[in-house]
Amino acid sequence: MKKKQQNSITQMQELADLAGVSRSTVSRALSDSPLINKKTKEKIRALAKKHNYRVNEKARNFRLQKTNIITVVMMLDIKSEQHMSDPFFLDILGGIADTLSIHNYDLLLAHAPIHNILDLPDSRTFQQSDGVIFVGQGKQHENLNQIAGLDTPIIVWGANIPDKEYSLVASDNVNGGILATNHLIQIGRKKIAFFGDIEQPEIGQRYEGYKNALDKHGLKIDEQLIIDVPFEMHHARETLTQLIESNNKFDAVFCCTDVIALSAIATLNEHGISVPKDVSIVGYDDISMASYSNPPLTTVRQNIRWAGRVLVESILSKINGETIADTIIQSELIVRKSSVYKK
Amino acid sequence: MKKKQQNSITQMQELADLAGVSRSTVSRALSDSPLINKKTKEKIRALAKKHNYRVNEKARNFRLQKTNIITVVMMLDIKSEQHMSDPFFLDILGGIADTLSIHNYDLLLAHAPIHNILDLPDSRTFQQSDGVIFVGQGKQHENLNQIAGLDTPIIVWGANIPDKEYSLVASDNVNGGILATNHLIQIGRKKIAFFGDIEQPEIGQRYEGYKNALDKHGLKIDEQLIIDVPFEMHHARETLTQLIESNNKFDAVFCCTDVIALSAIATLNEHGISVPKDVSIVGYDDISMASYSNPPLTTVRQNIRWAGRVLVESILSKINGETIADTIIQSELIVRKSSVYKK
DNA sequence: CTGTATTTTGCAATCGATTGCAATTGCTAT
DNA sequence: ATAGCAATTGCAATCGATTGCAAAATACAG
Repeated sequence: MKKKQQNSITQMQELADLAGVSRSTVSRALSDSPLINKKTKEKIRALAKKHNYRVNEKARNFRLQKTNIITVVMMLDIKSEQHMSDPFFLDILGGIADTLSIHNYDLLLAHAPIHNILDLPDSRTFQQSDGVIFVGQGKQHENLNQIAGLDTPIIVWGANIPDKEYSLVASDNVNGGILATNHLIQIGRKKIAFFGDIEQPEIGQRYEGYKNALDKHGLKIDEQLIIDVPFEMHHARETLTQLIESNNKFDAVFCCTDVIALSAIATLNEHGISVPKDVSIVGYDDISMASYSNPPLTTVRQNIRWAGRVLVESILSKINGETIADTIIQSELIVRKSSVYKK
Repeated sequence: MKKKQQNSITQMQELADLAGVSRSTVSRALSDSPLINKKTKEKIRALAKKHNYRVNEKARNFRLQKTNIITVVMMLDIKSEQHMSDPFFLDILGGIADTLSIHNYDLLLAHAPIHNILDLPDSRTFQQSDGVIFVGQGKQHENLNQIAGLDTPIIVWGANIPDKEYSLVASDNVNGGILATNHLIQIGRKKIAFFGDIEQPEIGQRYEGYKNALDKHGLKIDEQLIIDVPFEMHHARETLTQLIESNNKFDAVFCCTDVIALSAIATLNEHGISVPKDVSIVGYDDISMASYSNPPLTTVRQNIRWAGRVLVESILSKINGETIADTIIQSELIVRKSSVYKK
């Protein structure tokens, strides 16, 4: 059934024989070693192409003890068994993938034991890759500290936690929280709710920013308006519905992700509450959907492409034995006006 | 700087020496071979754990010529240099990842040369994995046919194209198109536009369904309303704006993805055109955002989790040398009513 | 206790490349 | 022609596991 490939050579030795040189020479020629004479190199290259020879990557990986694979572990532990369905994940993944491919690395998407990442070092996933990028810390800061001591280099995208022992590319979540909250205060809001799971370090820091901003403007924090919302739309809907029905007054919500914010807008609309007339919403992430909601979403944007680049370049440096410094990625507020109805 | 791991053993031989057995026995014990006595096995296992020994996966992969990695290539070639930012990708990726992890496989996310997948066989990406899942065919049906002849097994999620030589898990896109279009006709729409790049086989088949449905109801196709829209929100906005300004009348749009549909809804709203009063919209994919738009989006849902499962199980069968049949995944129409404004 | 069958274990070849070092070839200058 | 040096190429060890087959250990029957 399967067409057999013509003319295919599988062993470097065969190619060496054909070229009338040794295996070493072939190996060097194909890896473009400066030791090999240009003509020899070309001859070997041509022959390789002609006979459809490709080095066996598994042998190569074994010999070099290196795979050119970086594992990306998505850590935001979603409470339900649902998936990482937040488009923000794709954005950051894309940023990482881009830079990886420039450096000729592949991206292994880890999935399995995020409940306890201490299992990771035992997994094939971990062993097969030259380094691991953790996206978010979830609630496993301590475990990350442990893993940081092992042989496989890691780097983490997340919040800056005091006694961390791993390298970090951090978003300035506190500042992001301040930006978002200040905006709401500036447009005259007083009773600003916070939606998000503050146990997640990143979200916790956005919450810090929120508190700072309220403080500075002499607004006090209403515990009733600090609401734990998992990263999923239907949770946001349910939570918000409860809030509305509870009769706790609020005139704005700072949502820790755009997905939650979009869900909030829809839910408010369903309840006949006008956004932004009655309630203002600010999100976080600036996913591409954000500008298409009704009204378009004001949000905090992290420079995710740059983050991806820094994450990759940092982990590669680590792999090369260099010591690296933490990086902080700036955030900015993206203000969107409600769309103008021409009707 | 880096903490050295205590008690760590790196070679199987060392562990064998400690256990007073041979390398073979250790190897067999760790891979749970029935040849090894239970007590011996336990002793070796305990020792391995105690000394923190893990088999070197690179050596293992080399020896077995197998990596337990499946590559997933996202094919919908987006015209801009933007990313796969459609949440639908994440959904299908999630489905695939789930099933892979059950079977103890890892997922390599391919990225690089989707412009011409004929380069893939030369890439590390291809070599490092035991099989490849292509998500969508893009416009590379012929190239897929070629690659199907090579040693690395592949499977494709996409449209059923007559002379294909690769294994396929197909969504019944034609039927999906019919479902969507019938719905619009049934609610009284006559001038139904189609948004999507019909050169993409999957989209082309949805378009077939659209034409069939119109035909059957005696509606004729208006070429002016068949509009090529790339998979990105801002393209959809621009395209739709042009359509509106062109004064071509239409009272419904069948959008080939939800992302386009959501963008369409927003754009229509901006122009003071009421959805669904003036124009009805139907999308495709049922991304989680779909039920949160205003109004909530009626759409066609493909059973993506099942698709992921079938894709994985098929490729694994192929890897094991079994011959496999194509599978068709059913679609269903999800009708959502506009939300009721209580105001 | 011996012979045979059955479990367990070990020997040694093998997977396919890379690379330090030694050997060879090719040049240049004397 | 030859020493001296640089540019090329080849030899052979090595990376760390798996596995077919043979050998040893154990169990069992007579």
